[in-house]
Order: sequence, then C-alpha cells, then structure tokens
Amino acid sequence: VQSIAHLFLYLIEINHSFLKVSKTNSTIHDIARELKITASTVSRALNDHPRISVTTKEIVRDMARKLNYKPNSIASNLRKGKGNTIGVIIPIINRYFFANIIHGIESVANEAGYNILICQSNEDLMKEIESIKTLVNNRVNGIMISISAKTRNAKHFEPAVLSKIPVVQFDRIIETFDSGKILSDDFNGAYNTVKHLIEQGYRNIVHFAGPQFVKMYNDRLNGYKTALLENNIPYNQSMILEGFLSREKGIEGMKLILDKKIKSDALFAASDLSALGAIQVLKEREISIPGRFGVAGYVNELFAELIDPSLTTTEQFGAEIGKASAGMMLEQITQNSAKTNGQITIIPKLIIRDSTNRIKS
Amino acid sequence: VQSIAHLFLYLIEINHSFLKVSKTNSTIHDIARELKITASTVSRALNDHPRISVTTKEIVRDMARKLNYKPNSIASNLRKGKGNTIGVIIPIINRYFFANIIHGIESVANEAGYNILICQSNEDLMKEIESIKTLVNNRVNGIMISISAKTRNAKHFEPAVLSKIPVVQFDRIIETFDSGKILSDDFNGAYNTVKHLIEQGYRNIVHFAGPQFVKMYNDRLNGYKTALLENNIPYNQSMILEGFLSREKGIEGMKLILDKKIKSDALFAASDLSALGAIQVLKEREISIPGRFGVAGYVNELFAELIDPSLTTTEQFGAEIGKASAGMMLEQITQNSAKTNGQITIIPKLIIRDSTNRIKS
DNA sequence: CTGAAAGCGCTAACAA
DNA sequence: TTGTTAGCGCTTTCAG
Repeated sequence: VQSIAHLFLYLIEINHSFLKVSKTNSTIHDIARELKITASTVSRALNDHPRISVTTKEIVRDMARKLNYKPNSIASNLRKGKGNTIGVIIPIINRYFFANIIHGIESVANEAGYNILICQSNEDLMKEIESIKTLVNNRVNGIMISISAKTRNAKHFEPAVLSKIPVVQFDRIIETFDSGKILSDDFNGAYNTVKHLIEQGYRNIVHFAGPQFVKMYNDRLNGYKTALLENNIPYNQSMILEGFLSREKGIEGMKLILDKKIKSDALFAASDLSALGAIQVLKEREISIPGRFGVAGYVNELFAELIDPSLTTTEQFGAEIGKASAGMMLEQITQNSAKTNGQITIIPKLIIRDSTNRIKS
Repeated sequence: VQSIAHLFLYLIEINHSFLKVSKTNSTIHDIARELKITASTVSRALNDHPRISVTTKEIVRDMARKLNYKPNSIASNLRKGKGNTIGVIIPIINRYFFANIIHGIESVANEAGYNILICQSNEDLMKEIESIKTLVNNRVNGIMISISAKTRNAKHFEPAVLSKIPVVQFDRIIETFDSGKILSDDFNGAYNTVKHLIEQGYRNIVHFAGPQFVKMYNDRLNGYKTALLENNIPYNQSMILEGFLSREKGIEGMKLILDKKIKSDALFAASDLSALGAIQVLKEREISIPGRFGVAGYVNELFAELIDPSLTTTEQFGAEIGKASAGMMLEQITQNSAKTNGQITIIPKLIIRDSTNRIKS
C-alpha cells in the first residue's frame, strides 16, 4: 500500500514539473488545482472580491506568482461581454497634428484603463471602411475617427451604429452623422489672425485657402471674410487662391500675386507650409517681412517658430483635442448611452511671431 | 388546433422581431437557428471552408447579412489560442521620428492582418513595465518596443519571455536582451557627416554629443572620432560637449565655443535642434554659414530643410525602421520560434544642404 | 466564505 | 457535405 502511495505522489510530482515546463501560461484552473480549491475562488481572490478571506487571497496570489500566472484579458473580456480597448482611425499618423492628437488620446484612455488600437486610413476610403469593420469585430468599446480626405458620408459607420459602439469624431468630421464631435474653432482662428493683421496696419490681405468642400477650410475663409467686413475692408474674390496649401503652392501663389501686381501687403495662409513658400519668395525678391509684407500661417507646425522670420500662426492644441475626444468617448462608454453626443470646440490660439509683428507691442 | 398553430407561428414571429430589436450583435448560433442547421456549419461557411457546399455558404452569408452578424474576434481568438494584434511601446508618439516608425509598423502589420495596440511610456520606466504587462495580458502576438530614456535593463521584459511572446526592439534597445533588433547605423551616419565636413575643407570640428550611456549617442561620437583620425585630424576632448541636444543647449554650446575662442570652423551636432540653436547664434554674430562655419545636424527633422540656411543632416528613414521591425516581428510570429532573432541595421543617409555645402559640387 | 455549474461566441476534432 | 461534442479561460449566479 505504501509503495502505491509513493507512486501516486511521484505521479503528482511529474505532473507538477510537467506543468511548469510545458505550460507557457498557467490558468486559474492550474492555480486552483495546486491549491485544491475551485477556480471560482481563485478568480474571486485574484479580483480582490470582498467575500474572500485574506489568507485565501494571499495563498492564491502567491501561487499565481509561483506559476507565473497572467490573467487572460481575452477570456475575461469575452465572458464579461466587454473589452478595454478603444479604436482610433486617423488619416495618417506621421503628421505632427495627428500624432499630437493620438498622444492626447492615449494619455487619457490609458489613465482610464483602456488600450488604444490604431488604424491609418492613409486617406483611403476603402481602408477606412475596413478599419471600422475590424474594430467592430474586435468589439472595441468605442471608435474615434478623423475621416479621410476622400470620405464624403457616414454610410460606413453603420456597423458601429448597429453594434451600438459609440463613435466620436474629431477634427475632420461628417456633420450629419450623430456622434460626439470635437472640433477646432477654425472660424475664430482665422478671424483672429486676420484681425491681428489689420491691427498691424495691413489692409490688402491675400488668402491662400484650402479646398472649400472641406468645412474646416471653408470656416477659415469665412473667418477671413468676417474680419475684413467688420473692419470695412472690401472683400475681393481675386485675393483668394483656393487649394494653395503645400509649400510649392505657396511659392506659386506668392509669385502669382507679385507678378500680377495684385495690390497686397499681407498674406493669411490656411497652412504653414504655403506660408513658408510665400516667405521664401518674398525673401528672394527682397521684400521685407513684416515691414512691407506680413505673413501668417495656420496650424503652428514645429518649424513655424524655427524659420526666419519666425511665423505667426495658430496653435490648435492637438493634444487637447485628443484629450477632449477621449474624455467624451469615456463618457459615452460609461454612461453607456449615445445620449451624450455633445460637441466640444477647442479654441485655437494665435501665436504672434516676427512675420507679422511690425508694430512691436 | 389551427389556432394553436397560429399562436405558435405568432410566437416565432415575436421571437424573431425580438431578436432583431434586442440583440445588438447576433451570433453564429442565431444564424444556425434561423437556418435550422448547426453552428459548426455556419462557422465553416463563414470561414469559406472548402468542404461546405456553395449553396449553404450563400444562404449562410445572406442570413448573416440579414441578421447583421459581426464575427466576434475576441471569441475566435480565445478559441484559436491566438490573436491578431501586435503591441507597440514607444517613449512618446508625437515626435516625428517615432510617428514615422509607427507609420511604417502599421502599414506592414495591417497588410498582414494585424492590428496594433499602442502604448506610450512617456519616458517613464513604470509605465513601460505596466504596458508590457497589459500587452501580455491581452495576449498580443508580439511586442515591439523602443525603450524609455530611463530604462537600463530588460528585467521587465520577463513576462513577455515567460509567455513566449516574441519581442522586437527598435532604435533604442537593450543590447544584452536577446530579441529581434532593428537599429539605425549611427556610427556610419556620424562618420559620413564628419567625412563630408572634412571634404568641405573644415578642420576644427566641434561635436555636440548626447548622453554617452546611450549607445546611439556613443556610436555617433565614435563615428566622429573615427572620421577625424582617418583624416589625420587630432581628436580633441575639448571639442566635445556632452548632453547638448536641445535648441537651448545648442545656443549655449555655440556661445561657449565662440566666447572661449576655441579654434573651430564647423559643428557636427547629434541633434538637429542643437544645430539649429547654433545656427541662430552664428547668424546673430554674423558668422557666415557655410563660409566661415559649417553646421551639420542629425535626424532630419521636418524643419531641417525649411530653415535658413537649410540644414545638412542625416535621414534615418523612420518608416523603414518601422517596416523592418514589423517584418521581423511577423517572421517571429509565423515561424513561431524566437530563433529568428536577427539584427537589421537601417543605413541612414547624409542629406547635404546649404549649411555645409561651401564647395558647391 | 467557498463550491458547483453554466456559458460568453467560436472552432475543430471526430463522426456520420 | 454536415452534425456532435467538447472546450479555449474566465466570471457569475445560485447554493451551501
């Protein structure tokens, strides 16, 4: 009888060491078996359930450590029917503005215990559609999205809606789609820029605008117009160059203005890059900035303060946009009702630098 | 009897509409029930299993559409014991270099059907440790990491190792930890920069170095030294300023050099920012660039080509680093053995611009 | 305070 | 070609 008992113990030992070597990840059951208690108790102990004795908790935790137990969030999420992940879809990540937003989102989400799953649409509607599907299939708790340049409607948001996954749109949005919305106040940003130019004594202000079917750029144009009209400066269609956002376009645009001898003494560009292009042309032609010509951009790209002259522009606070978006997302998730579909507008700030500051104040 | 049959049908109908309204996400079982077939068949049909009749596949897919079925990847992953997610840990995302890497990683991973889960360490070791745990708990298929500035060893990688989750380190790595490694060739990048300076006739070359316990910066210093020695230029300790990476430090450093009247005609800065700071000082003091003083940076930040004079610097191809990292990760995942722990070095490229190009070639 | 038992949604042997 | 059955790892009622 004794030898049988020994054999038995021996087998248990084999089993144990086998367990340690072969099992990559031990489970709650492994812990339970070792401790000769049930999985439920282990689960509760690990989750610090109030009605579990302190001693049990301790031995469970010890064994968990010994067996190198790692909770399987996948299984836990499946069982609980909810995950801990927020999906984010952006056009492209390696642009400072978006990177900054992601930065903000990640901070807030992480703080609240959520992971973020990132998808780039690369400005491609098809990839955007796929991304939404993937995120829905992965049962993310929410989807935050800034649409691609080619997206014109929200049809492809449907899977999220049908699955009752809350959506928050930021920066580039589909207005007609009912969701949380985080925007930068482009109208006021533009308005303030132009107002500043006028205060600096500029009167003939050119505007390098973006494509007008994009609300953001349309808002900037409207801010420009309003500032002019409020100051009794006639608005002149020939001062608007639409679709002039790149550096190359900035160079082209400025040359156009100068060569056509369009009466002008300042530029408000809807992008820092085109403002930079314009500055290059002005410097080449030895037109003094800000003396004879003032230049303001938009977005406050990293280079704006580093070029010469440093560029007056508008900071949009990308990280804040990200944080606000994540905040709204969290609300929607926890309140568990899409009824918190608010809209938050982040107020941008005019950063006055050398390129417009001729009346040093 | 008839009325009972009607009642029965009625109940079925209630059940159906109930299903449509209340069930947010229908399951494979719902489809199976409607079609009076089994869940396995549905599963197989949906996964385009070869041994399922075409007609069955069709009716299954139709019903899936009708019921707004969305496959639950969580459940699928749990069952299959593997996921479709790669975790990425970086110090901070809103820096162009890292954003670019993420961009590269996402493209490759997405192409291969993987999602990426992003964590920022914010240069904080504690957060890095937490991130690794989270990723392990979420059973990611792999972890890609660029360590924080405060990380000195790989102890906290252990959870990943124990769980047999492949690790790929990129850019900032722990050398002693056995894993896939993707690096930029800092030695050669620096070497080529200094060689170029020498070819341009500069002889007394200052170096703004980074903290030397970081391999990357040490490599750059060594590249600098080697280039000097190979050209019979004595290496002089007083020409090295360690920890001069920011713009402010660049300004400070350049002033130091000039005020101390240290004989010098060029600068190789380990960062574009400190190079920029130096340029500002030189311009202030009307020391011509590149005539009397050549300046080269490192990293090719966005602003490098935009400042005046445009900055000679080294492009590291962040997106390529990301792609290579993701590629290696995928290999490790699919080969399912950590034996592919190779090391890939991405060769950086010297971008010659105005700040050093005095012998216009 | 702990155990028993059921099931989240899916997949994959093994059968038929 | 399809069905049966079991189970991934965890949580959570319901009992005791």
